[in-house]
Order: sequence, then structure tokens, then C-alpha cells
Amino acid sequence: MRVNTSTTETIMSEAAQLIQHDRSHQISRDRLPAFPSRPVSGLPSSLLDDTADLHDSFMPFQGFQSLQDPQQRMLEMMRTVRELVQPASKVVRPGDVLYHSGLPFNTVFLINSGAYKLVSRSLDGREQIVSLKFRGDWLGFSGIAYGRHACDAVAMDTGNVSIIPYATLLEGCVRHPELMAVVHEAMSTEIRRERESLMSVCTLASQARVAEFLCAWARSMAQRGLRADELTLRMTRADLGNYLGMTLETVSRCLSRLNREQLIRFGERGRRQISIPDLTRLEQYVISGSSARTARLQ
Amino acid sequence: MRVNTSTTETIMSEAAQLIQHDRSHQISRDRLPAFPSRPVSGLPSSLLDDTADLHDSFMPFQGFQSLQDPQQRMLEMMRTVRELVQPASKVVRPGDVLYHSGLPFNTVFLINSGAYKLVSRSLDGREQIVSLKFRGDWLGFSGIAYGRHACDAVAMDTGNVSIIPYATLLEGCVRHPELMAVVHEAMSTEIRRERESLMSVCTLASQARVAEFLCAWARSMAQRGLRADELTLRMTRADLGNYLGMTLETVSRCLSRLNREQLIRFGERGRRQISIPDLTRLEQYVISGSSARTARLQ
DNA sequence: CGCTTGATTGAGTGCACTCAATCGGGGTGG
DNA sequence: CCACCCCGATTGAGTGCACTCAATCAAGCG
Repeated sequence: MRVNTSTTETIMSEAAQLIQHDRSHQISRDRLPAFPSRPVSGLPSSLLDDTADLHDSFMPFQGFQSLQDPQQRMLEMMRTVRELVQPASKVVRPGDVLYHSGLPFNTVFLINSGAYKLVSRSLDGREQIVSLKFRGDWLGFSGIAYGRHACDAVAMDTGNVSIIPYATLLEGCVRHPELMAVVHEAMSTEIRRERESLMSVCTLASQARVAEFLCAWARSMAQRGLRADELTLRMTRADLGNYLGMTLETVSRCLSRLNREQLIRFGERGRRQISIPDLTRLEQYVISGSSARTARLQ
Repeated sequence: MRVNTSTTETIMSEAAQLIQHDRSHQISRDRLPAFPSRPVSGLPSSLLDDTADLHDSFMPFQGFQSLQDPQQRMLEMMRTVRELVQPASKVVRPGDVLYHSGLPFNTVFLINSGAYKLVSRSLDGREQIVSLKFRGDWLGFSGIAYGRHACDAVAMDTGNVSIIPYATLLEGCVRHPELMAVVHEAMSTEIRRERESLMSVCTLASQARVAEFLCAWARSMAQRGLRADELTLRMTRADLGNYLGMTLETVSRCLSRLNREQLIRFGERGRRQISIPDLTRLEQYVISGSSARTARLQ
């Protein structure tokens, strides 16, 4: 990524920010293979031993961790919230803004349907899409910290969100520990995803980044029980490029190349519709295409 | 990346500015000026009105938001945790690993001193430093989501951490809502910082990225009451490059160039020690050097 | 029909990468 | 003590990927 230092006169090009592939989509951590046991180096073993046996004792709080199917878990989570909080809900249309960066924070949202983008702004006007959110995701957590929202939340499609005043949520958490577990889990998931985005942006070449983005979107859809082989992107190339940390031209070129290489296919209803004939092959491409773009550790 | 300073609303950028800059370090949100009221466009006003009056009612839960001085707030937060959880603590030495990615999650840590890096690994072996943590930061939140840690936490220096079994923390949160507020705030802060990192990587040219990293580190130190004009980086150029999404050679070149341009100065005790004669000037450089690297939105 | 917005593609350039050599400090052993 | 080595850091030379600029095309709309 290179930046261009031109003067500030252009328009809003600040976007470039992000990249990552799955930024806002789930990672299939569940598919994590049995983790190779690795010696815990450099750490007094007592540190880990101290707490190792607590695993069971805290399970009751873990909420939905025990459920295997992620989709089931999500539904369970949403049902829990509906029952314990009984939130109002709201229909949103494309372009609607749920909250603005800088405005006082007092509400979070749980997405029932639709697709949303979170846009951060820097002082000097750069804009960055920092996350994409879908059904089952929460909106607004980043505003807790300083009592003001940290970004804009913009609907990219018609959808529906539950409106949950933060005060109500906190009260619910106090009364119902299982709700607190749900909230913690959701925030933890959000932290994880941001990091995956960062990793994508930092370690993948542009075409692999686009490919991973598509993989992540597909997995995200699959996890929500939707079609994973026919994606309908609800974003312009500019949005995509901003999110992925590259220019819109590069996005376009990468998609064309992926199409040429048969890894994806454009749909009949415009080039925002993308079908993935073989997700495994696309995922394989990401791995093989992951060039060591950045400094190797160690 | 270039930003385009066109008509974009300067209003928000003020706020954004307070937010941004600092990747893994706290931002002083408290300095936020009275926020200019701005019409909330695109959203049915009822949506916001519904909850607007709740602001006061949830203040009691806000914990330390009302305290003005961030450093005071941090101390208050740490005192609260110590009182309500009474955690054990542990000394760590450079290279010690607090937890490994993939291992079962059951403990979080609160940093009393030292510097730590969080390293994520992808399935295909890529490694990425996703975050740097210091006194007052928490370690381990990302493990809540799937019951397994999402990254390695490695000490970069001698330090001390409080060991807090997650079960204990949850129990404490149930009993003491103010502790829950602290935890939520900490997680929210973590989400914010990850996003700031992403924005840096996506929108800044390499040299500005290095400069911003130094600014953030300096602010972070200042906020913790430490010297902000004499930084002692505890990382190799490779670590730095990995964190910033560039090669170690590029990091080296950027630092040399910043030194040549008098924006920084190398210390006597090696080139990992960096002094910043004029932080404001360095911050100015970041802003002016932020070219529109990526697709502009809209 | 012209205008606008989004997407694609081409041509050319430059920034950040790769490869590689050199330098310096800290530790070890002859 | 010095020679040696290893590791981290710096610097140079050259290359290539992703950027900028720009033209073209398609679709939607007044």
C-alpha cells in the first residue's frame, strides 16, 4: 500500500483504510484443528497451572460456547436477548445512519437483518470502513469507552435492528448473568474480527486480500444459514477498496483476474453479484498467495 | 492515501481526531470539547429520541467516565479491580508467554507494568503482531469468544501482571456492577484501538505510519505519567515492521529519514532509543503526510 | 436524450519490496 | 585480550506491484 502524499485537495479519499479480509466476519475458529501442544516457554508453569482447573468451574457462565453449531448458537443468543431485554426494533433503509461518530453514546443495536458498515474518521478527514456487520452482530460497543460513538454506523441495505438502551442492557446483565456472558462473548468476537482484518491487510497481497474477503463473506453467509455460493455485495468498488486498503481500480482488476482464473464468476445481475464455484479452491488460493509482504518475526 | 479535505465535515473530524491516533494507547477522550450538535441525517429521528433521555439514567453505571484525568481514571480502575477481585499477581521477564493461541481460555490479566505484544497466527503460518499493551491494559479478552485464546501474549520487558480467573471476574461483575462497567469499558477501548490500527495501516504512507506509531507511543507514555519525549522501543525492527505492515528495511529507512528531517533523534544508548524534540511537529507531519492511499468513499 | 454514477481497462510511474552487502555491539571461547 | 560469531540494524541497487491519471462503457434517471 502506498500512499500518496498529494495535497489534501481531492475529495474524500481517505478511505483507504482497510483491508482485511474478513474483517467483520466470523472466522471459523471452530474449525481449529487440535492445537499442536506447544511447550509454554519462558513462563513459570505455576502461572498457567494456577488457573487451569478453573476451566470447568466457569463453564456455567460460558453461555453458548458449548453449542456446536454456530448458527444455532447465534439464534439462541438472539432469543436470550429478546427474552431478557425485550427491545424495541426498527426498520432501516440503505443509507440510514444508526449513529454518528462523536455523538453521545447511550444505545447499542443488535442486528436482526441487513448489512451495515462502520466508518471511522480521522481528524484530518480520512475515512475508513473499519468493519462490516450482519445479522447477529452488535453495533455500538465501541462507544462505551468514552461515552461517545467512535464511528458511524451506516445501513447498506434494508434491514431491521433491535434497539437496546445501554442502561437497560447493563441492568439486564446484572440481573441475568447469562446475558452478561452473551455480551462479553459478542465484544470478544468483535475484538477478534478487528484483528483478523488487520492481519489480512498486513500480510496479504491485494489479490489474495480480495479473495479472502470473498471467502470470509461466504463463510459468514453460510454461518447464518444463507447461500454461500452466490454473493450479492452491497458495496461499491470504492467501499470495497476502502475496506480492503487498496484503490477501487485495484479491486476491479483483482476481481477481473479472479474471474479470468475461474476462481469466481460474475452473476447475471451485474458485477456486484459474485458466485464462487469452489470455495475450497478460493481459500487455497489465499493461502498460497499469501506472500510474506511484511517483516517476518523472530 | 490521500485524504480529501474537501467539504467533508470538519465537525466530525474534531471528534475523530481525539479518537484516533493512537493505536494501542489510550486516547484522551476527556478532552473532547462540547460536541457541536449536528443534525442526524438519514435516520428517523424517533430512533434516537427513544433513547436520548436515557443518558442520565445510565450514568451511575458509567464507572469512571466522569473523571477528567485519564491517568487518574486508570488508577481508579485498577484500584477497583484490586479491591473487588483481589487478584494474585506475577512477575514476568522478557520473552515470557502469558498464554498461547489455541489453548483453553480461562484467565485474563491486568497489566501493572511492562510492555506486551499480542501475536496472531493464521492457519497457514503467517504471524502478525496485532496489538501492543501497557500498564492499565487487559490481556486475554479475545479468548472469551470461543473459549480459546486467539493470539499469543508475549512480554517484551520485565513486568508485573494481575492474574484474574475469568470465572472470578464474572462473579465479581455480577456482584459489583461498577466492576462490570470497568470491564465493558476496557473491552470497548480495545475495539477502538484495533480500529485505529487498521486505519493507520490502511490510510497512511509508510513514513507517516512510523511517525504516527511514535506519536501514539509518546501519548501513551504521557498518559501513564511517564516521559513522552524519550522513548525506549522494546522491539526489533522486524517486530516494528510486522506491527506496522511493512518490511524491517522500510522501517529502518523511515526512521533514518525522520532523523534526517529532525523530527526525531536517536539516543545515545542505541537506535532503539528515540527522542522526540517536538511532538506537535511530528503529529503535524502525520497529518500532512496522510496521502489518499486507498479508495475514497462516496 | 443527456447527465451522472459506478465499473472496467490501459499506460505510465513511483513507493515499498527483494536481494545483498556492510556495519556494530554483545557474548563466547581460544 | 582479541578473534570470532551472531544478531540486529543500516544502506544500496534493482524490480515489481499497486498506485495515478485518464479514457471508455454501461446502467439508471430526470
